[in-house]
Amino acid sequence: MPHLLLKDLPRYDCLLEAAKQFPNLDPSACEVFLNLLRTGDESFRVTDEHFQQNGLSQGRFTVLMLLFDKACGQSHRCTPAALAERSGVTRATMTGLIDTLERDAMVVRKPDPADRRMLSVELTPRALAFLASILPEHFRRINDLVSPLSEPERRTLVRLLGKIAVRASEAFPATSTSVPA
Amino acid sequence: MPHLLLKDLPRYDCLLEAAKQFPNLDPSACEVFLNLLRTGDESFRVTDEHFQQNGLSQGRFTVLMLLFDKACGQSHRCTPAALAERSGVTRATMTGLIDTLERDAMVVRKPDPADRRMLSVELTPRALAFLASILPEHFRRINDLVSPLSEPERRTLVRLLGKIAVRASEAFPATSTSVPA
DNA sequence: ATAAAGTGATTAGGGTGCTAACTATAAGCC
DNA sequence: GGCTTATAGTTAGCACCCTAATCACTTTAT
Repeated sequence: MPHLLLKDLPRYDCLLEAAKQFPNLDPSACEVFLNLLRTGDESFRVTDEHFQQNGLSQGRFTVLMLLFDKACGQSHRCTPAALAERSGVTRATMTGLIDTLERDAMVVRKPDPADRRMLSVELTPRALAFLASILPEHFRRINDLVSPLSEPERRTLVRLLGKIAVRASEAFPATSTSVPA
Repeated sequence: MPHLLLKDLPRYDCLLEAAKQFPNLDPSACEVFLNLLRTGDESFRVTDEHFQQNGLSQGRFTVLMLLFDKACGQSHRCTPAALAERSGVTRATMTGLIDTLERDAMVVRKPDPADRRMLSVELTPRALAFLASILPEHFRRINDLVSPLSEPERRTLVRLLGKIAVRASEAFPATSTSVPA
């Protein structure tokens, strides 16, 4: 996420004013865009702050949750490449995340007996206990954050966000590492 | 912004499943939260990609826009500290942003005659021409991103996002640099 | 069998943001 | 005046994530 935004968003009448200079500027679209980035960033901060208090980052938390999900029944092979793919980071970044998690005794790397290029990554008991200790507060924060919205409002919000997310991935596909020659 | 999220969000039935283990987990709240972070991140990517193509970052763009706004009539004193405050970054970070913008001949630092601790930062003509060249495409991308939403839907989305943003800043106030004790 | 191409993981180096410590200047108080 | 405190800007060092290049191993083709 941006980590840098306008702290106080431009008011709508300022956008109307600015639109006079730029024929392309659609005030309502800009308003949506700026509110989306700001609220996304604020929401991110709410949980990230909690992570930092516990020596975690968003990236390491995501990895732990993916492994935890697997530990709870699913039997994905948890290789660094698969974790990177599912987290949306590069394999190089995943190496670094696993490095620090392993240093903190949260995960272990195990060689694959069949293919010696591959590793599998597994949670330690310490990680399970750690997750059990922080998840209640994590969920409490999320509930608190979303609490002003009724159930119908939540459904509406998810639907509208979904429309934008679909548009983003269709009109502006992520430049993935799979390059065309 | 996070820059790292679940690429494919957990489906709702998975959240229902997980809720059995964690009494604190509210599936609809989590769904809102995850969609908000993902859509915020995707939206950020849409414009950031364009910035990168033009050698810009979100941070430097924000600074340019704040100075541009000032150049267009408002007469804020544009000191580094004021820019940092309005952008939501630290003064140290602002020093770095202004460094690179000055290196690229986009801004100049001018000493304040009255108080020799202070500087004021001003756009160069080059920056004005540069902004005029990239802003049309910037606004076009925003319009395209938000295009799936009707005007009433946009108002609804802004209203719902606002509720969450208000809650975030009230229940989880940003730990600013102004420390107690 | 061996060379070539493909795949998994890592390392090297860069950009951006942060906190904490530092320098220089200004303002308040004895 | 001279000492303390506050403020503006910078510097130093860290964490995170990225791209590009590298190493190790497997698979495919000759």
